[in-house]
Amino acid sequence: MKRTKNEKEAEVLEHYLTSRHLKHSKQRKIILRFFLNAGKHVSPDELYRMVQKEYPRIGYATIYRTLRLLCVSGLSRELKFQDGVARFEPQYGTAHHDHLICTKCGRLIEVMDPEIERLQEKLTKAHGFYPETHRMELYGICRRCKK
Amino acid sequence: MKRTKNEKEAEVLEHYLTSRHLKHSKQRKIILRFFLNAGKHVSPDELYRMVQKEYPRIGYATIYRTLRLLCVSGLSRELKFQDGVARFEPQYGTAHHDHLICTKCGRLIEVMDPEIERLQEKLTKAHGFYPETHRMELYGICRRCKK
DNA sequence: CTCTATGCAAAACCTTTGCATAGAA
DNA sequence: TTCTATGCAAAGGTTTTGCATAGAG
Repeated sequence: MKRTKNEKEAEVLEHYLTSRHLKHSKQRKIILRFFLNAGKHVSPDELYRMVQKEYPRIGYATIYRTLRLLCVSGLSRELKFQDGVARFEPQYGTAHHDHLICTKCGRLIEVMDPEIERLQEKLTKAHGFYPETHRMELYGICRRCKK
Repeated sequence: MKRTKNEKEAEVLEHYLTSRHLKHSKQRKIILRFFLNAGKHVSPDELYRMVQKEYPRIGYATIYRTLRLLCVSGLSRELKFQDGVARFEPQYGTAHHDHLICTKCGRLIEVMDPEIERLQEKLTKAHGFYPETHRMELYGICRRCKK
């Protein structure tokens, strides 16, 4: 259930703030809510516009600062695709995945292949690295655009 | 042999310029030379500084314009890692590869795993996409930094 | 009360663009 | 000559920062 899920994320944020003696401001709760309801991978600017409509007093700086906060508290991760624009997506309770992107229409599909994951780890270790994360983007033309 | 290799790339550029009725300027040759000798993945700024030392009259704009030219003529490809800085690497005569990056020291290793490549293509097709390119970055801690 | 967070505007980046002039073709 | 390329500076777009004030603890 959606509501419950967002509450869980609100809790994570609360806990993070409390543990660091940071403040539970209204803005942070508002921005978290918009961020979670925005769906996938918003840019700071997109998020700013959405929030603006209801809360015109909230500025860019707070959006940026809060997105960073969400990243360090584990609720968001930052993506950078080839267009260079920073995008953020919720990641709490979300399984790891990569992205398949249509170069014509921009359509974005989340993908995950355990076999690829396994080989990535193996390859990393083969070079003496301790694996941390990875990102993989597959670019192509989607079914609709191919026609 | 290095010299021969650079000559081959110079030829590619010449050919591209000629075919589009573009001009074979001194700056383009100079920047190509520095670009090829720079080693892997330079940022526009790094390239600018290198060129500056010998040719102080060459400006940022020309660096940027030439890097774009090198990309469209197939001599360079643009990379964007998590730090968001654009980097360019020579790609003529270079086999496709991905990157393994140390999150502590920034060390960068080129990697390629045919089995991963095969699975990436398969995964793309499984979603009805016609595969074009992909990018994969593996992040971890390298042997030296682990100690 | 104390001290962090906010809002605003300015600054800091990185990259692109307009325009007059240099220089290939 | 004709036109593209260059150099410079200004403009664009995105993200960060300084500072006075608001507001949470």
